[in-house]
Amino acid sequence: MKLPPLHQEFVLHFGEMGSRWGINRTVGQIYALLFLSEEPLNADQIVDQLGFSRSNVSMGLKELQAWNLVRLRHKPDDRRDYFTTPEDLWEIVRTLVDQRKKREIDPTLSKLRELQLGGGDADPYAQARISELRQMIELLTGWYDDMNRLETERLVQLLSLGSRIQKVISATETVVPLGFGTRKKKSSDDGSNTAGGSK
Amino acid sequence: MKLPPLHQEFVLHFGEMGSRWGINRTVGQIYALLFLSEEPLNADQIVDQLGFSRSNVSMGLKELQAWNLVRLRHKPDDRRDYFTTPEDLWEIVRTLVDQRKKREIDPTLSKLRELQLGGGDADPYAQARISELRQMIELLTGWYDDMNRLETERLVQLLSLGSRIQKVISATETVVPLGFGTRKKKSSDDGSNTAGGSK
DNA sequence: GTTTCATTTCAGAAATTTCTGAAATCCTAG
DNA sequence: CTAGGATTTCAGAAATTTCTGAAATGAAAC
Repeated sequence: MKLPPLHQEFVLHFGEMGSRWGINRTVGQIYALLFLSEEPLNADQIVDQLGFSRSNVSMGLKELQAWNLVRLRHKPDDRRDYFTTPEDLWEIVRTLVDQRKKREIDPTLSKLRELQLGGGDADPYAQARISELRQMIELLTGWYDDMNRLETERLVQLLSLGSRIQKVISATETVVPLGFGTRKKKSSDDGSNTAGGSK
Repeated sequence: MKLPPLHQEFVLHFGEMGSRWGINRTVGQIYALLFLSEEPLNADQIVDQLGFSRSNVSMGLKELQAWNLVRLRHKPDDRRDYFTTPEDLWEIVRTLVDQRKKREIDPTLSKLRELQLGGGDADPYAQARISELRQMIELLTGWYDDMNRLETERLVQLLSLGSRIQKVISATETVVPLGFGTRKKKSSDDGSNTAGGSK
């Protein structure tokens, strides 16, 4: 691996972290390299810089495409594929979270719903526990879907506010007693066990 | 594995998902079993129900304790260790997110800061990219730390509001033109590259 | 102290995942 | 169609992770 020290450290770190992020070392390093590169890179350039086998790089790029984390580019008079990461970091983060949700959360949510439907009446405790878990995940993913629809600028605004948002809400509640802000409705649900047990 | 069908499916699912969640099958299954069990279980009971070796269960429980995901209990006249998961689901979610942040985010944030300090002046693009990434992570983790300080009830309130929070903010801004709600300050920062590029 | 259970450690076996080189496939240009 | 180059596939090798049984450690009861 022949890279400037900064790049080298960054790439190696992403390789190590890869395993914790559900991708492997190769994929992490390829992504890191692309992330730092202003110009799109082709597979052979990646091979040169990271020293993996050609086929391994090919696999890695394929996986990054499956994650939708890289963009394909082409140069005039050159039919090789060139790859980049999106310039906009928010686009990257959104993709990352979407993909992880799809892989790590959605299957479980489906399974929980399925279990609840097919469930007999045995073991009320386990059933309640599963129901509560499902409701919690629904609350969280519902909130996420909602946030995900916001424009980036609005999103940054909210994130910067942090918990100070509380003040805005309570201020609003006293000044303008609207219907939202207090825990209520959420249309219909089985209500078998409330996810928001205040403890 | 001798379990009621509901339990069995749930446990197997958590085992499969385990690998996507950065834990292994054994650990996932043990956790799932404890999650569904009203009564605390000891290691031998887990061995009986899941059919792993005694030592594997011991390792798994140790890992769950390292993640702080199980609680240790004792029964009178019985010196074996019994394990449960917290009754309060929010406590579980908070622990889970905390731990994943600690393992998956914090090391990278440290590394990015370190790279920025030690960085020479070569490759301005890569430097800017790293700085931008660091700022983005700081924004997100800062927001998270903030939210994490809220009581559960407040948290649920905010989550239920979802993006309708926008309305509250804009309403507040027009009615009571406060200082927050508009993007500003965040005390001091290097400002080398703004994380909130609107686009 | 000794006995008796419960738990942990650890080296190697088993299983899984990652990586490679060679061959196959797939363009596009001519 | 054929040639030339780029990319992908795939079977096996290499590396890593998980799992086990046996031995070691620990800790309460006597």
